[in-house]
This record gives sequence, C-alpha cells and structure tokens, in this order.
Amino acid sequence: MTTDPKWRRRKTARPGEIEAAALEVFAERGFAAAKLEEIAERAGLSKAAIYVYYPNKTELFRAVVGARAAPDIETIAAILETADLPFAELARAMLARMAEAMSRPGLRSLARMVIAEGRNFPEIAQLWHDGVVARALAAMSAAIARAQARGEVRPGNPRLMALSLIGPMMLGALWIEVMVPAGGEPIDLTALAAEHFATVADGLLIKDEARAA
Amino acid sequence: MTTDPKWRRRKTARPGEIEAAALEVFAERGFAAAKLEEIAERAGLSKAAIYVYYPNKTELFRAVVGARAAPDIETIAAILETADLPFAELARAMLARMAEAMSRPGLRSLARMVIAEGRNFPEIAQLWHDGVVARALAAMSAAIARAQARGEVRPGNPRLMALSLIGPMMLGALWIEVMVPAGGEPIDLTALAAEHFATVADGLLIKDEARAA
DNA sequence: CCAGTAATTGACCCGTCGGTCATTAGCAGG
DNA sequence: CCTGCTAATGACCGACGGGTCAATTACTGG
Repeated sequence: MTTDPKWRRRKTARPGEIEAAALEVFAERGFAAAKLEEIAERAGLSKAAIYVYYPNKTELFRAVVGARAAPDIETIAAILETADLPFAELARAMLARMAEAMSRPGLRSLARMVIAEGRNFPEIAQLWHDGVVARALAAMSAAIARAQARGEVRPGNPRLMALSLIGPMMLGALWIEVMVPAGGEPIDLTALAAEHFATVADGLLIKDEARAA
Repeated sequence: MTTDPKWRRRKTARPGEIEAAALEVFAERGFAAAKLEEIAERAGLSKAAIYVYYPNKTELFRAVVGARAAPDIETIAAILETADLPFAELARAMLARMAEAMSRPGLRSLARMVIAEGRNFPEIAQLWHDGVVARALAAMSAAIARAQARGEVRPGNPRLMALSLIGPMMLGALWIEVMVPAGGEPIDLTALAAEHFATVADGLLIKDEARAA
C-alpha cells in the first residue's frame, strides 16, 4: 500500500489558506485572544509552518487586514463616480451596494476588528483610514458637492451629509456583529437601506405643503 | 517625626477608584491586553488588593461595563418620553443630547469596548443590549410610532427609522475613537447632529415643489 | 496604650502562548 | 532510483501575566 504522506509541500497555496484561517480566528477572538495554534489547525498545518511565511503574529495580522481592505470599496467608489446620474439614484445604488457588502460576514467582521484593535495597532487604523474609509468618504463628499452644484441637494457640509448617509448602514452592520449574537432582534440591511434612502431623500416629517395639495 | 504610613485602609473608597482606573486601561488596551498591574498602579494600590474587591479580571470588567451603562441612556429616554412635543423638537433634542454624551470620552470609549469585546463576552453584550441599546431603540421607535399616529411622520418601519436617526451619531463617535488617533480629520459631533437633523427633517434633496413657489 | 482585626502587600506559582530550532520527510532534477 | 534541497514538523524555551498566600502594617475598640 502506498501510504498517504503526513503532509504536503505546497508553498504557493499556503499563504492564502493561512490568511483565510487567520481572518476567521482574529474575527472570532480578537487579536490578543487569537491563538496561532488554532489558526494553524484551521489552515491545516503546524504552528511552526506559519513562521515560514510570516515573521510574527503582528505581521500576519497586518497581512490579513491589509489584503482584504480595498475590493468592496472600489465598487462603491465606482458607483459614486458614475457622474451625472441623478443624486437620488446614486444614493440609492450606493446604499443598496453597502447593504449587500455588509450582509456578508467578511467585510463586516473586518470592520469590527478595525474598530476593536485600532487603538492597539495605529498602523492598521491608518491603513484602513487611508485606503478605505477616507477614500469612500471623500468620494461620497465629492458626489454630494457635485449634486449641490447642480441644485439637486440642499446646501450644507458635504462631509457631514456623507456621514448621515452611511452611518445607519454601519450601525446596522455592527448590530448584526455584536447584538444579534447576544440575543438582539436581527436587522434586514436591505430593508434598512431602503428605509434610510427614503429618509435621506424626503425626510421623516410630513410636509405642510402636502396638505395644500 | 511621625512617618507617613506606606498605605492607607480605605475599604469604601477603593472600588470606585479601581473601576475608574480599570475603565481607563480597558478602554486603552482592550480586555485581553489590559494588565491588572497597570490598573493597580493607576488606582494607587497593589495588584493583590484588587482581589479583595473583585474575584477575577472578568468580574472586574463586568463591574466596569455594567456600572456605567445606564445613566446617560436614562436622560435620552426621558427626552423621548416627553410626550406631545412635536416630533421634530424631540428628534432635535435627542440628537443634541447624544452629540453631547458622545463628545465626552466616557460613554464613547465604553461603546467601542462593547463592540470590541462583545464577541468574547456574550454576557457583556447582552447586558448592554438589554440595559442600554434595546431600551434606547425601543423608546425611540415608540416615539416615532406615536408621531406617525399623529400624522407628523411618514409611514414606515419605526425601528429602521430609529436606526437612521442614531446611526450617524454612532459612526461619528467611532470615528473619533478609531480614526482620529490614526490621523483622520476630526468631526464636530454637534455640527453633525445639526446637519443630520436637517436631513432627517426635510431630506437632502431639493423638492420640485420648491420651484413652484 | 495595647491587643485584635482586617486591609494591603511583595514574593511567588504556574499555565499559556508566541517564538525557535534541530530533525524529518516530501519532492524535483539528474 | 537516489540525492540534495527545503517545506514542514514536534518538542522545547522563556516571558508574561493572572491569580495566591503568608507576612506586614494600618487602624479600632476597649
């Protein structure tokens, strides 16, 4: 009988598998409480083998968080730069896309991790700030400013308006991450996006002018 | 010469001091990375003395998070239950109060901690859910539902509307906690509250009816 | 002033986990 | 087939930090 080898040499495949496992464990336990042994186990190799690919735990963390930062953001930025769609359509599409992105656990738990570990890893926070959040915010502010120039959006600070737009989606995502496991009522992010879009478009209040009609 | 004693017996004063120091350290480092030695140092006693008042680190954490949960929320809930103020005034006052509460680091960093450690401490998340977040959300949903019944607010899911209201303030608070230390542009929460109120009241879009005037 | 009590401490213990290293074993090239 | 390279391992180390305990010292009541 040809016995199965105890392990395989798979130099190119390893890093991806390690990072995937690490993302899981870091997301579940947080940086400090995550054990390399557990990451190794889930990645299907030994703890020592991790050190072939990453010099230490911190660097592995950096690789995990840094790698998966950009992709979803690009899509959102692309939507916002679709110039000359009416702002209402832009906003609706953006909120829908964000609901979608935050419905999958990947980006969502990553966001929670950045919030959780940002203080202890200033460079991680900076990486996300520069590469993800600030860019998204800037793209959105720019879109709002353009819409203001076209007379579609009322005057006001575009940056603060951008926060008004994305705040509820972030809160929804964090609710799912933190409160639902603790017994909180689930939230349908798509429904939230729709409801919030209605509010952003027309406000919550019923206008007096409506009575005049 | 009457020599100063090396230490004092201050049984009643200790718990408060320990919890204050613990809040600081937990907020700075996170639960796992917080060292009891450092908490002891800042509280002005020895590590061993902490164990007179708390059986272990986890229990201390529980005490810290549990204790400071309620007070600010009560104020906000009280505002929302001021029945029969016009909803617009209710919302404006609530947002202003929230901006104020989140401008101080206490509640703000506590919120970040709950997000950070909620997964590892389900009971903490549950404590906050039951005692703080769910109650605030319920009070707000109720206020919105009442306003809908009076015809002040458009139809729609009150719970999702409540998330629309508070989302941006939470995001602002987290921005200050996480991104500003990493070089992010600061945010004036009071200005954010005002801008967001304007959006919630009337929306971002300039109405066509306005042209008719 | 003098016990007796209990708050407080410093030194210690020990489990855990990040990180290292000599050794093993898969595999490619001749 | 076998030989050399190196991916991969298991056993180990050392530091760090949570938690304990006997000894110490501030008080309190008589």
